Amino acid sequence: MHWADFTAQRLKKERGDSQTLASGITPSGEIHLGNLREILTAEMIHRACLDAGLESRYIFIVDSMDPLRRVYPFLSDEYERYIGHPLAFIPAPNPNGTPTSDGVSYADHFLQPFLGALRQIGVVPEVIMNHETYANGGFAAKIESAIEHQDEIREIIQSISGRELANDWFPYNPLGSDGSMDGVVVTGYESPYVNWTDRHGEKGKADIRKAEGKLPWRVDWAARWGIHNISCEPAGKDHGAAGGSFDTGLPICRLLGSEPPGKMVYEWIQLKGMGPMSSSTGNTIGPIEALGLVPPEIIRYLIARSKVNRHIDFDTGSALFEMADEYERLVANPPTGDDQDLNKRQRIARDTQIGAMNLSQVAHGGDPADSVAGVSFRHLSMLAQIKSDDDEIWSSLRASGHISNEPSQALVGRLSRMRNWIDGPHFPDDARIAIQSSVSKEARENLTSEQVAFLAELRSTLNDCEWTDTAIVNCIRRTTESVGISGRDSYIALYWVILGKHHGPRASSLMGEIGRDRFLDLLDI
RNA sequence: GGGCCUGUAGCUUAGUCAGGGUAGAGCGCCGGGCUUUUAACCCGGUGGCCGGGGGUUCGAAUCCCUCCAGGCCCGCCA
Repeated sequence: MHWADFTAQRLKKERGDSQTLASGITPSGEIHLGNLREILTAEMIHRACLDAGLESRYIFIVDSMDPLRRVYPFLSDEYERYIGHPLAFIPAPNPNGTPTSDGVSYADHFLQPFLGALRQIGVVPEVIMNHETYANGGFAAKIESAIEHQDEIREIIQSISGRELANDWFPYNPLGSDGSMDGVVVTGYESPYVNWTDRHGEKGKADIRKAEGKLPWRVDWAARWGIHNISCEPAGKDHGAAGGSFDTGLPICRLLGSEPPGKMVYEWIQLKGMGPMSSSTGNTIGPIEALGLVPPEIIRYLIARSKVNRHIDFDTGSALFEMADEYERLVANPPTGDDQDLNKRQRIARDTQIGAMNLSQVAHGGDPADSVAGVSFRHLSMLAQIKSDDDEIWSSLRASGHISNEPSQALVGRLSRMRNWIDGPHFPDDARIAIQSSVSKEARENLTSEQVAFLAELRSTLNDCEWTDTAIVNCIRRTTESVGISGRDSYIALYWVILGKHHGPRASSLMGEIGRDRFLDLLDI
């Protein structure tokens, strides 16, 4: 059984027929692919719940009330004055890092493109801006309760996380006169107002029914579980560590009168060989960038095929090819078999693979067959590199029997992304077709005297050859026969000269793209 | 120091929670086929003391103990 279905069953036992799946994000900078794991994990469980006949909603909570922590590398110094201000209330940065003045908030600036990418991936959540929940009083009861139980909460956090809280710690951080939470000291509580003094010496009061302050993270998280009646919210392994926010969240949530979700911890996505993604080190790839390379169902498949507690190495190189082609094969030839013919392992494998395949569809319940292009990524990458004209690629695919008529929508999209991939920095070197500029030493050493003779002969016959695919093929054949070597050997010689390898894609197509003059220069050995 | 996760063929892994059929698969590799090599396509083959060691059991990749190795998390940063 697929993990999403397994979790759905568990939730049904624990929570009954009505489920709320949630994931969250802090829009403090560019949102990267790692964040997608949380989202897709939750969304796939949501789909599995629906498939199991449960009522289910999927909400996406944006931590728009969270303060700007520091001036990130992509921000100008002007953001110094916004530190401590909620992300929903400060201006978005321009490309050069300076604040804009067109009214778009910092939170929206980073959120909107991400939501666009999510739509492409087929994720359409109920978006909840946390600052709005504060603004419309959604948090008020929990805030009041947290303030009443502040001693217990302090005790929970200190004992479970092992952290010492400051003497003036208070389970609510009001905004000061300048709009920042930093340096604001709570001086008292008269429901529904929290009195404060800020770092400028100004005094004021914050209405807990409005967005005039927020709960600290560990309390905020626990409170929202109850507010939205969340039954499952996958948490990154950072939250899952002993004494982490999940552990403190459980008792705090109960203290505030609600039943917390069960613990579910997911591992992180890493860029192959480069450790965890992090925007501060620049070690990151965004979902939008990833969608420029491979279609959305492949991104979904990346998550769907991996167990939640295993880390994923996202490799934009050859491993991505393999995964994409694995998806193609899976859809083209899904596992079958009746229960009585299979042993337990085989049944589980079958159900897991089918589950992963179905969950990879952009549309819930979509037919996997609609997403296949019928051509492997590797093959397409080769064609895209040796043929600049799309129509020639379709002809080639018809000739090779990959397609019968016009290319499908999926295939057209596949090719356009493939060209994008090839032109970008993520395309794997071992898949790149590199035409030699001169015959390498290695190539020379690998050629027999017969092959050299063949190449010399070919050089003169090609002079008069019409420069089309068929003519080139015929010319190669005639020369092969006249020199008297095997066809195999003649082609191997050609590949050594053209690519510096002993094999390669259809030689005549390569030669056609290279052009006569350049090719003849190459043969000048 | 505290804790989490992982270790199965050259690589990626399924199976571990619910112990039982010679440990499945894909990639790679090797060989063959396609009246000449498309990195295509088709067929076949190679390959694993399931990290090591103990234990429980009629039976262990699976449960328990222990050791080793790798990755990661633990600042009012989510």
